[in-house]
Amino acid sequence: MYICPMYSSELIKGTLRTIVLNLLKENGRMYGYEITQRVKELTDDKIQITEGALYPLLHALEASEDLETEVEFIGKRQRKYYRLTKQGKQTSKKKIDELREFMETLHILLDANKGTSHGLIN
Amino acid sequence: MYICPMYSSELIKGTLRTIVLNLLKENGRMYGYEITQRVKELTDDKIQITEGALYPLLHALEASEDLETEVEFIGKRQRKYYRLTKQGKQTSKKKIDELREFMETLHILLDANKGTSHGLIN
DNA sequence: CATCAATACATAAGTTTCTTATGTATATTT
DNA sequence: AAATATACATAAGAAACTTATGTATTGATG
Repeated sequence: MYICPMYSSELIKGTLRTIVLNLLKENGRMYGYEITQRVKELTDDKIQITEGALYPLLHALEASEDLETEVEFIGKRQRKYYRLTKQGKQTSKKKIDELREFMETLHILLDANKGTSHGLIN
Repeated sequence: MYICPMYSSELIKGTLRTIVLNLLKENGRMYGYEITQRVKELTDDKIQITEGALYPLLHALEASEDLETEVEFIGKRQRKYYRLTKQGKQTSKKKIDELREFMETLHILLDANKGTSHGLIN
């Protein structure tokens, strides 16, 4: 059990989109900053989404019509809420299933050749 | 249960290095083409490593001294075998642990808010 | 009350890591 | 003989991040 800060390195690549879609699926609607904080807190600081990654992604998902937005003002400060469109819900499901299956496949790969009694080499 | 060919899309990004290091850890030594075929067969064609991704990666891992090579000839055809160096074994372990932990974290994220009895929104 | 941290958005340049395309050559199958 | 499989390699391009930077409001703190 080591304490290291842990920046989940290059592994986020390819999974960020799915993480965001999943969060929106579970939470109905969220704004950008909220997403970064929620992920940080849910993962115990292990995954910290950078703004440079998140905002362009949200814009792209809006452009592809998977997300729709509504802007609200808290005092003078703006919040842009995102929610899944009907299409976005399908995309979300597809992406989440795909990620789950990919992780299963990875487990198969990582556990291959385990316990075949030729661990002499290591 | 759908039959689709399945190219694991952009998800491989960031995991390929770890997959290769793990295979070499389990198998002692392998050559490039063998790695592509083994992954293909272990994952039931779900992950197909492209040569354009693999060979540059192997070269990089050799340059960083995580891998060492020996060339053999089968008839006139050359095979370049790769194996983990001592350093490579450490790198391998680190990367594999990191990937396992990352996948655990992903599961936490994907399962967050499940069963909190407010699934009315979807 | 001034300053710093937190909240909230955004974009641009640069890097990493893949895909796609291409090339060379030997060996096997039809 | 031609197509497929084996076996290596590299280059151009795309995707998806990081790092850096910018603007502005709000809350906390000495």
